[in-house]
This record gives sequence, C-alpha cells and structure tokens, in this order.
Amino acid sequence: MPIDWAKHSRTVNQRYGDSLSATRHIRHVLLAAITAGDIMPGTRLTETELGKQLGFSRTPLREAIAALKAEGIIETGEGGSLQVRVLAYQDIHALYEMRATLEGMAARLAATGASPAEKLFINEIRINETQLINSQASAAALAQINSKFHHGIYLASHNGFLTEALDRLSRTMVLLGPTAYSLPARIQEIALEHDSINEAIQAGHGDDAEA
Amino acid sequence: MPIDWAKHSRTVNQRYGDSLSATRHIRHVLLAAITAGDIMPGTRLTETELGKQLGFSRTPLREAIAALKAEGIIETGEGGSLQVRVLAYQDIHALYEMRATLEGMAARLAATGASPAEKLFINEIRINETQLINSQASAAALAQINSKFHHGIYLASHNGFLTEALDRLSRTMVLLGPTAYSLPARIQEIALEHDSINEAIQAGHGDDAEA
DNA sequence: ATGTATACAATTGCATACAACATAAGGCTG
DNA sequence: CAGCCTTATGTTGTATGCAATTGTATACAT
Repeated sequence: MPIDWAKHSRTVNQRYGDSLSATRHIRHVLLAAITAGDIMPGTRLTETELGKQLGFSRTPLREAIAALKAEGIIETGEGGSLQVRVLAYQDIHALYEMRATLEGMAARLAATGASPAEKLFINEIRINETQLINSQASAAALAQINSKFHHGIYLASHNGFLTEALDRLSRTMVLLGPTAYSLPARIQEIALEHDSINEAIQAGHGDDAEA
Repeated sequence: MPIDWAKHSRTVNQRYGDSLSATRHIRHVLLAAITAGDIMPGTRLTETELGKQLGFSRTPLREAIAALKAEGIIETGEGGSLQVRVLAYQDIHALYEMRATLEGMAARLAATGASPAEKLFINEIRINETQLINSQASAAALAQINSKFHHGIYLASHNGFLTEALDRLSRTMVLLGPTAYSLPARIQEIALEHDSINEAIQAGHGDDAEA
C-alpha cells in the first residue's frame, strides 16, 4: 500500500509555510512519515521510487537524505543501499540515559539562569497543562503541551547547543515508534514531575530541578 | 592566496583511505581546511569556485555541504549564500558548558560501567601520556594522546549517542580556532586532571570521575 | 545437487545543463 | 544631483542523463 505523501506534505506546509526549498520540504516530509509510522526502521528506500512518489527529482531528495544521514536517522546498508536506521537494543538505553542527563542539565540551567519573563512563561504553560489534564483533553493535545513545556525549559537554559542536542534526540526517538502518553497513570506521574520541576525553577533551586 | 587543497586531500586519503566517495572525501577535506585555519568562520563559500578548486562537480559538493549544514559547521547567510558558521559570543560559553557536562557524564559512566579491559586500556593511554610529557614530546603528539585518552573514556561509557555528541562538539570547536595546548603550566594541569579521572575510573568512583 | 561463473537488471554516485533568484551597477528621469 | 528602475551578472536550486558498482538469476561444470 502506497504512502499518503500528500497528507504529510500538507502537514509540512501548514507547519513551515509553502516557501521551503524542495530539499528542506522533503526532509520534513520524510521525518513526518517516519514519525507517523508510515516508514518503519529497516525499510529500504530507493531514490528513484521516492522521487517519483514525492514529485521531486533525485537531486534535492539526495540532499535531504544526506542531511538525515548526518543526523543518524537514515543509514546506508551494505552495498550503499539506503534504509531507515535500525536502533540496536543497547541504543534504546543509551538514548534515554542521554536524554535524562541533558534534560537535567536544562532544568538546572533554567532554574539558575532563567529570566523572570521566562519563568513566567514556563509557569503559564504548566498551568495550561494542568487545565488540559483536568478537562480530559485528547492525547494529541496533551503531547503538544508537554512538548511546549519541555521546549520552554530548553530555551530558558540559554544554551543553543543543548537545545539542539535535545531536539536531535527527539528526532531520533521517533525511531522507537509512537510513545505511550495516553496511560492515565503515566499522565498523573508526568504532571507531578512537571510540578516539581516547575517549582524548583520558580524558586531557582538548581539541584532540585536537575533531580 | 589560494588554499592548498591537495595537501588536505592527501591528509584525508592517508587517514581514511582513497576509496571514499566524493561526497565524504569533500566533507573531510572541508573539515580539515577549517581545522587548519585555511577557511575562517564567516568566509563566504561559492559552490562553483569550490568545485573547480577541489576538482569535483557541484553535486557531491552540495551533498557534503548539506551534511555540514546539518552539523552546524556551515550556515546559509541571507539570500542563500554559504558561509562557515560564525559563533556568537554566548555560543562559546554554551559550548564549553555543554562539553563539561557531557565529559562528566562520560567519565561517570566509564567509572561505573567500564569493563576490566577498557579500564586497562585507559590506564595504558594515561601511562603513555605521562611518558610523552616527561620526554618533552611535541605539542602535536601531546594533543594526539590527549585526544586518545578522552576518546577511550567516551567509548567506555558504552553510550553511542554520547560519543557522537562529544565528537560533534569537537568538530564545532574547531570554529573557535586552534587550541592552546602548548603552555607548560596548562600541560601540568591537564596531567593532574587526567590522573584524577583515571584513578576514579580505575577505582569505579562515579562521583569523583564526574567531578 | 551444489558450487561457481557469467550476464543482466537495478540502484547509487557523479556530472552537466537549465531555471529561478538575488545582487549590484548603470542609466534614465524627476 | 538624487532616487529609482532596468539590466546584466553571478550564485543557488532543480532536473536530467550517464557511468560504475552491486545484487541477482541463470546456466554450466563438478
């Protein structure tokens, strides 16, 4: 069954506008397709076929793939064939370990260095999230506000490389498949964690935030 | 004065063999040129000119540049023009902050999780380094063994993403220009630090290694 | 029946050609 | 003389075509 590229293309246009270069457009479309689970890790990608389906020539397609290879999303199998990266079992542990450390670093930096405006911004997101949880909002909406909360902390760390590294990790995490954010128990846990982090940031307690 | 691309090309061939694809070859050559200071941050790069000088067509050149853009080494100025990334002043602080955290993480993981063979390997590198320092070896040789010591710790962390992130940071650091590893006082400091780290790893003390 | 060699098909890697865009210079007009 | 429009030039973005390498199937020999 062919993949509905048009849908992903529309999503990208909505999110980034329709004035992207073909290379960047294709990059985002491929990421969207992987995120949605339309392309599973290990799937072989052939340039000719992809280009035909996407409606672009192979040149911008290859550039998009070159960027994704540099990010570790796509890898070259033996013989130079292309495939979506397959994470080894140990990679999963490494990935979470890495994210925990970097998130801790971001929380600490946010607690010690965030401006009043940034603290206010983070706090408002947290309030917003609580409201959404109490009103039984959809999983998608919760995931979105969750992402916003974390990203707010990243930015408040005032460290562009940290933000970039965490964003890159998120992109790599999509290789693990869809996350389970929908379990009620987990939602409560996350809410409590976010409260602790938020309080530590508001109070300026670096150690507490990192924990 | 034109850049001596042939020299960098030879260096790459020595280091990685001469069977690299044009794209990868160009990527390494550009990195070597930036590392050597032949191309300074902010320098504008034109594809046509570069391709002519390197002896390759624009296609593999653009793919190499796409990869370097994804890594944050090359950026697109206004109007789509290419230039070597110029680090903002705050980026320098962020870069060192990031490296300190990740190196600490690597040292902790190495201390708690390295195999006996890996500990032995790291210890031998440390002994080798001491000998080189005592015998007044060249700065280049010291830099090389220093790099080996750190890389040994990265690998002993058993976290591929951490290793990759640190390698990427190193590549970004070349944008700061050549490092000062030649000051005698600094060499002694580094030697002491390495001793502390090594001892902590050998003893399996995670907290000490991280510090 | 199995192993190997050879030929063919498919796919990636690279080069060239063309189109679209931005930029800067020069002339024209107010 | 100043400002703006036009045009020429250079650079990036995209498409197409060709070469080389790799995977595969088939036929033949052991």
